[in-house]
Amino acid sequence: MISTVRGMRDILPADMERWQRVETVARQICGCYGYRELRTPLIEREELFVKGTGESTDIVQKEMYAFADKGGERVTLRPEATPGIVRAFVEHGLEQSLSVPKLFTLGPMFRYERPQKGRYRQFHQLNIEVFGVGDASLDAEVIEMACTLVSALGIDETELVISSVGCPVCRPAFSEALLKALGEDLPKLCGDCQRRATSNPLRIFDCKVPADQPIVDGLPHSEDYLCDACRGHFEAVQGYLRAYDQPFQVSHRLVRGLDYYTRTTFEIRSLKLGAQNALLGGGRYDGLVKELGGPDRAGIGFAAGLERLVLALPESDDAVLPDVFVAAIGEANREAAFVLARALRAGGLRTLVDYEARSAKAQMKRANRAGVRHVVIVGDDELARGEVTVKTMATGEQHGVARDRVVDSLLSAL
RNA sequence: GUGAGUGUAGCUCAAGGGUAGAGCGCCGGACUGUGGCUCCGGAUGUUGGGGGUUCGAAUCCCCUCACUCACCCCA
Repeated sequence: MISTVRGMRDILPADMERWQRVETVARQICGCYGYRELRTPLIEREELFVKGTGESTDIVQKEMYAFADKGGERVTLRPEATPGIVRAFVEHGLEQSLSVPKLFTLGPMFRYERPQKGRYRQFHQLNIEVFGVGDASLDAEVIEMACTLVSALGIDETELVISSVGCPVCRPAFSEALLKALGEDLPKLCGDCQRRATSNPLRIFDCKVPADQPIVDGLPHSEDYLCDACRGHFEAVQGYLRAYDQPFQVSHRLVRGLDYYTRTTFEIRSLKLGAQNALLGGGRYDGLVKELGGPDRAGIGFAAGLERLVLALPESDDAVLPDVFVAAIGEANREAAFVLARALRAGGLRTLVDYEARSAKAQMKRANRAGVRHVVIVGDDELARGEVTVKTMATGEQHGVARDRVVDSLLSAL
């Protein structure tokens, strides 16, 4: 048997109900906040992510599905959506054509990682992005919208963590301060941290090695090294969040793995999901549009992991069941049954029929298993009277209905 | 990329060298035109794959693949 490729998975009918719930709520909320949907290709030029996501990130260094196509073009399956959306924003001059440059997209991403709970090589994200607005009120609105999405889905036991990673003006000073504070403790840290010290010192805060914690806990905090502009911005964001009565915690240890973030970053975690607990994460990326060849515009957004939202979704039993089963009694009446089924479907009823001329009993069994509310029985006796029998499964009650009245009768019964 | 655990029927799992099983589900019958409950009957497996040890391997050994969880990283 040929099976799925590693890290890929089928989303089966039994799961689709939950997926559709997530997607429907997501679209509805995006609409309320003024976002317009767009879709960008799954395949982009490799350089888009090298420049956009960042050369030093794990995503670019080891997780991209990158290859040369038959024309020799270096392309890659998108590992994240933001660079593609920025490209589309610039390429189509959306700044001019959209009254508000708020965009969202929904679709698959690809990262070559070792799969585990909540992490797959093909996974799906909801991305929202806003261009051209640098004000802290937008940061707060984006964060508040993310929280609204999560709670609208009925997901509880979550925490919102926010941070500020500063800007190109103040971040170098903070990195330097970190290394200085580390001083001779650096060799005592784990191997990963030693590497981080040279590549991206902020990442040292990501360390989970217990032995490192006393040292990491003693390091300076990013808040204390923000420039005046960044500090003011971060305080304003928090002010708005308080005005929204939106609980949050400030963490100096929240470091996002993408190079382009500036100032505000945030993450919503589920407390009951296991190791891959980030439901959604995002932040501001004020330099990215320009970096990718566009005008110098601010940017902010987040990505929500649909698999993880589905995983965190509360149980519910609102499965969509068919309405009616049309049972033909006897070979001669099958044609009449199919014709009736067409009429029921034209009336908007979810209608099942049997294709294998089974016994009445077998058809009833199927109808019961399918969960229909009513069975329409088409047999010699009722056809002779110009009727069919309608049986209500829940009560077992049944009665004759004129053939040409069945659709209306069932529509009003449901 | 690293580590650990697990692979047996559609699903959940037994059998730890001697003929591959149960429950659930599925199909049929009891009830020749009526579901659920009950009873009876039936189908289904290259025991993940390959190699080895053995008279004999689901079982022991090696390799490989997949899945799961964790590290890493992130949605």
